[in-house]
Amino acid sequence: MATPDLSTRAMRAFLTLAELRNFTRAAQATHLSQPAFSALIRSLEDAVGARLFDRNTRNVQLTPEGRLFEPSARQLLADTARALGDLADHVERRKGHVHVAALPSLAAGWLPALFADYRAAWPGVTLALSDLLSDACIDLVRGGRADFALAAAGLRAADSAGLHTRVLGTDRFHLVCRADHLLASEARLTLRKLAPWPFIHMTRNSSVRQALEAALHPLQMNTLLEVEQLATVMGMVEAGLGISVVPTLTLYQFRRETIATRALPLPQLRRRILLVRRREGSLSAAAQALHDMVVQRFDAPPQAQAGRKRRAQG
Amino acid sequence: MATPDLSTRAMRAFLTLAELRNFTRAAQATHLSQPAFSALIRSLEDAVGARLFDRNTRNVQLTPEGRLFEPSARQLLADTARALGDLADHVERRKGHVHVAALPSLAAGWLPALFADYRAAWPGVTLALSDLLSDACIDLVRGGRADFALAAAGLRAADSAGLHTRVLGTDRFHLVCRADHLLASEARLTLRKLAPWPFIHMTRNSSVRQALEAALHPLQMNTLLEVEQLATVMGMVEAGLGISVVPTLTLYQFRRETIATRALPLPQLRRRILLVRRREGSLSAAAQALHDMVVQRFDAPPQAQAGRKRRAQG
DNA sequence: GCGCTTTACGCTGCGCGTAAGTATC
DNA sequence: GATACTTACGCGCAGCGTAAAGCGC
Repeated sequence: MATPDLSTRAMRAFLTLAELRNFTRAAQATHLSQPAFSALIRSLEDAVGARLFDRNTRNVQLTPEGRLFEPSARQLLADTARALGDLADHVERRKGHVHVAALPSLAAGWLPALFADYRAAWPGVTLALSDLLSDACIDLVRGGRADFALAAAGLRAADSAGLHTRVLGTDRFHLVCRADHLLASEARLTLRKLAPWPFIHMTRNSSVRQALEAALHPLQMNTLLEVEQLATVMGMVEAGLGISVVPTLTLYQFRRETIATRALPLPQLRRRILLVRRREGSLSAAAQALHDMVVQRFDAPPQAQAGRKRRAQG
Repeated sequence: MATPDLSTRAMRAFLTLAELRNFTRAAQATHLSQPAFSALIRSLEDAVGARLFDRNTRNVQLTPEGRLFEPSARQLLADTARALGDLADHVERRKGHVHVAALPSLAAGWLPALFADYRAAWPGVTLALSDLLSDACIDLVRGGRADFALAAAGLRAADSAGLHTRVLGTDRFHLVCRADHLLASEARLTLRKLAPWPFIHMTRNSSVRQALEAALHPLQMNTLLEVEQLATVMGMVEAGLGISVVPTLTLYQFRRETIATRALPLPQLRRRILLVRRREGSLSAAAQALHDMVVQRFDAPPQAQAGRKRRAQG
């Protein structure tokens, strides 16, 4: 036959006998009766097509062919053990790699604590984070280059074919302006009241902007600037150039004496935080663990969000 | 468990399914019923401790752990096939190595044709030949550095502990002298008639000398020289310095117009050609084949010996 | 005769195939 | 409802252990 079956069991028996040179003791070491062990060796010899041991009642030793096979068997067993050990390391999350794609707002504000906890739990797992806009995040997942994504969608469900989308939660929006701005002490905030003021927008393809546009329509803001980064928004607002509206999860960037943040009690103004992964194909053990931590932390005490909200309102 | 059992069969099944991504077709390719194949995959998954395939009725694909295991499995199977193929090559004598130790007389005269035939039959097997005196040959065998030896012993059996000795045949002796020597035409040759003539001896530790001394005792030859090599004996004899007595198997060195060789019809003057190998431990397939050729050729038509005898007597 | 391997021989259970079940599209 | 994997189930045989037999020292 071209490729006979070979089991690690048989090779272990072979090596044991090669070492002990005694069927009885090798059988004991293998937890087999001596005849059973003998049969196992014979079946191996049949499989490989060569007598591997010279044996008479007084002496057992390798044949030249056996000596030839011994290092191969040793190597094969070592390689097998290495492969299985490596697999076990991944299953047990002692090794592994997780690639998350996430909106910049989540990547900078919400994820770091999660990553820190995950890292503490599974220090052997390497982490990668692509902090990109929603579409790019989802493309990474679709292409299999990220395990899952934390993205956003205004009100429309963004599940494309082959992707599985789960709503993690809803992010509300806050006004951000200078602390000495009139709006900082306005009694009841409405979008209409914001409209006249110079407004710092995020770029059109950002999830923040998309959600905002959807809620405003057809109302238009008094656009002063369009910028790419929330940090830039913060700088502009602090300098008194204008006001802006940002999601709750990004407020950590605006927590300064000079800036006021106020919740906008507008049900239609919100963005959904989505957890996106491929529909088919399970996550690796390491990715699944991080995935589960994400879900759990969004459901369970969202003390970070609550804390920030409370402080922003105070 | 530390080291679960793993069979090449299971890994082949794994790779087949990884490629075909379809249980039914993979089962066919493996010559198994689909449920049996399914069970085989499951048992592999249990053994390695990880789910290797994501499967639903519409789609089968590797899990991340399966993708991790795939190259390992491929490598393990390739290594196994290589090891088994190498072993088969040795068993079938497509590869191998044989180390023979042989007396110089045999190494130069009798073995070359045998080696040529062996080489033609098994061109992949490398040959080594140690052309040494009897004791050194036997030491090589005892030390496991030669597979077997073609040695000699006068009349005493030279089987040491752990060695197996077999008499291949008996080598008779011939007088060698110049063609114009008186002895070349002497009617009936006896040792006593040789004694007066200047005699070229081999060294004392040579088998030729040992056999000769044993047969002569207590008669002494008129020693002119002691030399190491038969070729030197030939030169001395041809130059007319003296006569000598050499085994039949070495006569090929003396086949010249200027030299006469005459069989000595003395039953007590002979040397036994021994085939020596270790008592325990079989020979490699390649060595066994050469061993068998040696035995067969010594038993079967010894046309070389006969031819030389006849010519020497003519 | 002793020690060790092989042979003999029931027996258990693994692993096979057939057939029914179930889930997914 | 068609397709493809899983479960159910009976069965044969590989492989086990016990016991007896060979065999080399």
